[in-house]
Amino acid sequence: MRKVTTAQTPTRNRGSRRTEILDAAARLFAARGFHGVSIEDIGAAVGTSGPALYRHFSGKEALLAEMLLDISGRLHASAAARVTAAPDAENALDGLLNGQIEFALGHPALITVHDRELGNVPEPARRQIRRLQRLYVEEWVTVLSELYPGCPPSRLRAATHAVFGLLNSTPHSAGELPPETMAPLLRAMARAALAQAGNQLAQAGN
Amino acid sequence: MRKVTTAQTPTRNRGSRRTEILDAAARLFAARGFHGVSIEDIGAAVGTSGPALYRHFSGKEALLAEMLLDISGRLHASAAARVTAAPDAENALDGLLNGQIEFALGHPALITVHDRELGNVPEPARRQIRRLQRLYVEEWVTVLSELYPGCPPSRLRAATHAVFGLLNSTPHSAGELPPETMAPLLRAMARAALAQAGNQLAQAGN
DNA sequence: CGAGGATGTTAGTCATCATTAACGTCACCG
DNA sequence: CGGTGACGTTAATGATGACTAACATCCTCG
Repeated sequence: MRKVTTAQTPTRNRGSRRTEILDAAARLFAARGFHGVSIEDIGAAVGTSGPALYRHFSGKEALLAEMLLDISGRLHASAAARVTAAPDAENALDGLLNGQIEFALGHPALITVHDRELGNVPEPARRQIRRLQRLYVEEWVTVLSELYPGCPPSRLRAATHAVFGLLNSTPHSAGELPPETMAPLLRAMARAALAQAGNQLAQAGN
Repeated sequence: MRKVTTAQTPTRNRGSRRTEILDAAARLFAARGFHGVSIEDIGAAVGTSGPALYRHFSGKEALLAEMLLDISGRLHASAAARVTAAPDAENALDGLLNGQIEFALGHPALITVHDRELGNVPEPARRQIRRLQRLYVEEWVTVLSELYPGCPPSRLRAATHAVFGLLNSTPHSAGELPPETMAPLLRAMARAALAQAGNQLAQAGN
């Protein structure tokens, strides 16, 4: 059947095939979970069949590992860059929020896979991913600590995780609102939630 | 080996075994995903081995279906009860928040499974679960509409999903803070986020 | 006591799946 | 041309896993 493989994509060289596979796999993993997707499925999604993937990845787990490593790496790098570029903590937080929101709205499948499939990554890589995730969280906690001194870091860490949950909810509420509307809404909600968490004043009953 | 099966739990009758199995399965599904858990695994978790489960459930998918149906049913029922019992919208929202927070903190595994595994439920049951989920969301939207008239329902729906994400983040930030501290924090953050979403005043740039 | 029902157990059976083997094709480089 | 490397293909192979069968226990009720 199809033998125009190269004709369709002239000079499709470079790891373009790799990333194409990673993209397709991310969508499938997000939809059906790591164990719910077969190598055949992934192959089919990129037009080849099954074992062809072993030309690009050493195995299914390795593929997942590379995917998660890439995601957590990008998140952390972007965060670090935005924070150091910001003139003050206030702007740094804006940068962090914008970065996470762009990512969540732009790559819902990656976000989904990122916080569901860590458990399926084999040990060597898993540690590294965890490290990047931790660094990413600490980026937030540092900025928030500056913004809300007097608030214990453990509380800020919990608040950060909660805000991630809020921002990453996008994949679930798919299509409820157009992205141009969703982004500002999420930003406003996250800011309000963080401010509330940071100012533990008047933490009365109820 | 073990033959004291009944001696250990005298009159353990009634569906106690069923729920015991459902609990164990929920924990496993939450940790490794539906396809990452075998019938053998579930059996082992309740002290029996493998095929014994077919005495209680017609199959793996049926087990999942019953689990999700139970969860969404409980969430919706609790919400409906709290809302009709509340004297006004303000208190109704409190009830909804408390209900969701109690559930999220008390049954993290159930929450996790609930918003990950719907895709693995076979069709007859899936529709019903969706219906309950929709009703649950509408319970929130109705209350919020009363609290923030003038705010379009689609926006409130999106905000509701976002708040679910925030509240359900608990399983991820496991152990960061003790539940007695976490609950008020989540409540405060959710309230602030919702208020911000409801009052679309001053929705300036950035 | 004896039938019935509830609940388990251990050996299949049959699919599905990850991974490997063995074997093209084709572009490019010498 | 000849060969090398990138990429694919179609058959194994070997596990694992859901589900079924055939066969106990043992409690309970008559």
